[in-house]
Amino acid sequence: MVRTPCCKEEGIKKGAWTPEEDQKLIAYIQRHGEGGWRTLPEKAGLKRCGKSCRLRWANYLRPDIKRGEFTTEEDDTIIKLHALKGNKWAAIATYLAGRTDNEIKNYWNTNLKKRLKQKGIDPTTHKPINSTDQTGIGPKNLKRSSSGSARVLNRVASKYAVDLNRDLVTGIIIGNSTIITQNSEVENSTTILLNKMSTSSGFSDNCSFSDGFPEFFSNQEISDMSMSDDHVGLMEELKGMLSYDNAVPGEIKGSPEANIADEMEFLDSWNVEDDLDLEKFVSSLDSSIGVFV
DNA sequence: AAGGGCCTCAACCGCTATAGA
DNA sequence: CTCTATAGCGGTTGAGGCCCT
Repeated sequence: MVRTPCCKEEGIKKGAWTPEEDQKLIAYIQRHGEGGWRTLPEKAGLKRCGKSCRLRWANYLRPDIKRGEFTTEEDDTIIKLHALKGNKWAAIATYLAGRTDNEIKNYWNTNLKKRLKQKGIDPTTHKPINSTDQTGIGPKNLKRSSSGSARVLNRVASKYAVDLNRDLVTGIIIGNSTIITQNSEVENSTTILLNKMSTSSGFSDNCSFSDGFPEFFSNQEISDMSMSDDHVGLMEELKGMLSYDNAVPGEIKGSPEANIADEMEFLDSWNVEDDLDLEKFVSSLDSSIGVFV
């Protein structure tokens, strides 16, 4: 099957845009808004194909585009998100206000990839290049065999947030508070629980679960988290981000079996000063709230 | 100064997803 | 359900600038 080219017309200009063409495009979009890219060039007096106009606008002319150097925070965010999402540039771009997928992709390919390689980390797998470990768990000498906090997050996500937006948990992991805010509808009970948990420093890296609960994050992703994040740091991040005092009880969306009153009662009865035995903690969750996966 | 190699990044290409007729 | 148009995505290309010899 022969595909019709997007810009088959004769006389369609290609290559770098001139300032005059930019002005025409900006003026047209300011008057008529975005969209209708197929017919836009003719209406705006441009000898370009619609696709080229859309890209020029989306990647360069949009007023909310942030220009200039990437900050170290942005670098960290991109690296962490890449470990979680892979080459999903558009998805990654949604976490970096003002940055386009194209810009992030170029920055990754020209800077971050090299930087990771220099540190001895495979930019594709985010694992040490010399590692012979194929199990998805990092080498023992990194002291990060399997992050207890990542497992706990998984547990929480799978049990308490049936309708939890995956991006919310990703946001918690990468420390992006805007994502938390954007998901305020589903954050409350999960936030409270995570916050309560984050105030304890007793999570063990040796914890293990054997009851086969559905995992919100895959083993691979948990492994990636444990490779790229110090779980103690993650808990500190949670502590800083989530305020128990400000959290408001809410209903767990899409989970009719969940009883927020029971959950709150359990949380209130749980003393943060208690020594935390993770297995006991999880089984107490089961008995207090019931398994509703 | 010249020119060759390398790097960056805007732009393009090919493809898939989605909406609407 | 099928077809078509459009939007959006990710990989790739190539022009232009920079650096090194």
